[in-house]
Amino acid sequence: MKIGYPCINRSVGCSSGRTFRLSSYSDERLEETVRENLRCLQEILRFNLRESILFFRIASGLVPFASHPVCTAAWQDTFAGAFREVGRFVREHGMRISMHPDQFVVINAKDPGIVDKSVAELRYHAAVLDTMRLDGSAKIQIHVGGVYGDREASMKRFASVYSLLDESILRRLVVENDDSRYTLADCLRIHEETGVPVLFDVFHHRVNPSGVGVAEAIERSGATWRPEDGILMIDYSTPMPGGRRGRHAESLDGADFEQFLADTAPTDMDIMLEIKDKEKSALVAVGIARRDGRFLLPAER
DNA sequence: CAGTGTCAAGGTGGA
DNA sequence: TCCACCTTGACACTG
Repeated sequence: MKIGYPCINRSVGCSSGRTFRLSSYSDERLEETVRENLRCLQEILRFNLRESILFFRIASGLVPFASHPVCTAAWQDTFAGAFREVGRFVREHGMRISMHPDQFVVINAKDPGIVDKSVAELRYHAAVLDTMRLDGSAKIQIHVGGVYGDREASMKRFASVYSLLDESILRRLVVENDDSRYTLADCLRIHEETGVPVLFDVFHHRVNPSGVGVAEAIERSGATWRPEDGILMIDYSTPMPGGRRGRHAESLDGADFEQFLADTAPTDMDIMLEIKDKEKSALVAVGIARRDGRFLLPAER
C-alpha cells in the first residue's frame, strides 16, 4: 500500500505546475517554465520520500500548452535528462505515479474536433510518463465523458474511440467513476467491453452510487487491473462538512479513513487522497495506515 | 504592491 | 440561447 496526494505540495514553497497566459507564449517562456516545474517536481518527490509518501499525481500543467498547436518546442528532447532523472528517482525508491487530465478530455464527445484534442492531450500525458521511462503501472486516469441524453450510445462511443487509441496511451489509461454521470457499474460495463482498468473513487461512489458497498466496489474494480498495471489505485476523500455537493474536505477525516481501511482489509491498494491540505493529510493517513499494518516504510519493503 | 478579473479546452441544468 | 457552476490556483493587469 502506498499513500499519496495530487499535484500540489504546500510545504516546499514551489509549484510544479506553474504556467502563463497563452497570449504570452514563446518557446523561451515555455522552456523557462518547464525547467522550474521539473526542478520543483524533484523537490516535491524528495520531500515525499523523506515522509514516506510514495504515491504522487503529477500535475497536467507540468508542460503548459503541450498539446496546443502553439507549442512547437521540442521539450522532450530539451529536458530528456531531467525527465529521466525523475523517472530514475521514482523507480529507485519504489514510488508510484499517476496523472489526471482535466475535464476537457472527453473521448466520447460527439464533436470529432473535441475527440482529436482530447487524444492529443492523452498523447501528451503518455509522453511525460514515457520520457520518464516509467512502466505501465504509471497511470493516466480519465472519466467516461458526456452523456448527451443517451448513456448507451455515449458508452459505445467511448468504447469505439478507445479501441483506436495508440498503445502508448492504452497501456496507461484507466477510467474513473464520476460524481454525476457515470457510476462504478457503468465503468465496469465499459471494462467488459474494452478491457480498460477501473479506478474506483470512493467519494464519487458515495455521491453517485450504483448499489454495491465500498468493499465490494474495491474488489470488483481491483479485478479489472492486469498484472502489468500494478496493484489497483483508488481515489479517497470525504465531503466538506456543510459544504456544497461535490466539495472535498479541508483535511483528512481520520475516523472515516480508519473505518475505510478496516472495511477493505486486507486488500492491497494505492490510495490517492483528494483532500485540500494535500501532503498534511497524507502524513496523517500514513500514520493511520501504519497502525493498520498494510503500509510499510520503504526500508521494510 | 495589493486587489482582482481572467484564464485553451467541456458538460450540465436552470433561466 | 445564454450563463453559472464544477473547482482552483495563479497569471497579469489595474490603480
